[in-house]
Amino acid sequence: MIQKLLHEGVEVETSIDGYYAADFPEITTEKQSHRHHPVHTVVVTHFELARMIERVNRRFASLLRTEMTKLGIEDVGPAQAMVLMAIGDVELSVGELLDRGHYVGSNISYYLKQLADGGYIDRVASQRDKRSARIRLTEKGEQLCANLRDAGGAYNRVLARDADDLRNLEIAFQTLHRLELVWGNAARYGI
Amino acid sequence: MIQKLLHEGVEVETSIDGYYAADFPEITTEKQSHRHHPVHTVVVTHFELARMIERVNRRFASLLRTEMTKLGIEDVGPAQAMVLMAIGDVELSVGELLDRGHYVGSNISYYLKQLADGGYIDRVASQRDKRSARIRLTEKGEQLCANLRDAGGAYNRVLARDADDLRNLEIAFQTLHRLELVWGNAARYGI
DNA sequence: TCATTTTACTTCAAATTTTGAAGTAAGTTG
DNA sequence: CAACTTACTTCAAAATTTGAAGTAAAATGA
Repeated sequence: MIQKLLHEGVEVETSIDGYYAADFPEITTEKQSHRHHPVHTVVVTHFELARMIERVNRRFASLLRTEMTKLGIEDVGPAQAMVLMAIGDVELSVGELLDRGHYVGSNISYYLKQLADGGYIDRVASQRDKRSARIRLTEKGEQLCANLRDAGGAYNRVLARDADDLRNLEIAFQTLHRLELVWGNAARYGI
Repeated sequence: MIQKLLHEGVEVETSIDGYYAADFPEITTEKQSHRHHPVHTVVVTHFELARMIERVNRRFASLLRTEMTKLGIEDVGPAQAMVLMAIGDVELSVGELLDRGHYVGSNISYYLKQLADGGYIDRVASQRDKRSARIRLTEKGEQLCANLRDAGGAYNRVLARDADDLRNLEIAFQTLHRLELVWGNAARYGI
């Protein structure tokens, strides 16, 4: 097992006890670092990360779904809600929205249609360039986002308990951003 | 903008220059930390993370798709390949596989059928419990995984250039695992 | 200036992925 | 051994994603 991981993975000395990337014993949410400092060799390949990301993404989607059900939202799903969150509080074009989420054009078009039908967004043709649609949340759209953010507050409090947590979240975010760039460039120009 | 982020987010002092969670200027893959040390206030909400995770997941899926196309794999898609990677080199039951990826039963059943039809896995009824299917990669399945891992080697080398990178990947991995647990428990027991 | 190309997006149909309800067969329990 | 639970499968419907083709406006260039 370790043998296999070492094949393409890279080693790092770390201070987390008994925690290997490849299998997931039931670890509690309790802090594990900064208590003992035995040094272990742990390996994270980009595939391990990709699998983790897939799992976490699935988890979040279903969480979002249940939260939306609680809110009584029936006309749009979690994917559409993510688009709303991507729009945020600014007015932007479809193209800008594509960049924000690496969506495919036809996909976003489809979602925007549903969101417009549901009254969550306004769509106006730009003055400058009439090809370009300007998108913005309606009152209803902003309300949904606000409700979801409120519901999310509890998670933020659990996930970010102290400075260490915050730093780790920050590092995770940056590292994911790097993955995004590397994988994205690779897809376009080939590694 | 910052105002909004502060709403539900939590602050942290960090040493990354000019990098805010909410918008994505074209940052290069070059290192940014450990050069200058101006202190900024950056915020990562769990929604920002969720959106990032969604984007990265999308990127990886399309990368995997192109890699599989290069390999001439036509009978299964990236989702099925992820299942293969989840199985890895051990023999396990469908239930264990569900845990590994937070899949839904009927979904995995569907994938396993395709993978079995394609000759990527073997499925044998357990001796002990004939309800339980034991799953394992075939030669062909292992070959595909090995090819994908080989193709992935280049990414590992780009992503893990030095000890700092490795540490950050490790932290990202652990942090995602924590998200997984928190979001998963919340879904089951409500925060 | 006006044909040509490019950009910005939409539409539609098909493929893929995911869900959920309903099954089946094998174990377990009272 | 009847009733229940577990471990999975099947199927149909829904949601999501892709890709090819279309439209209209803007930019380009001869």
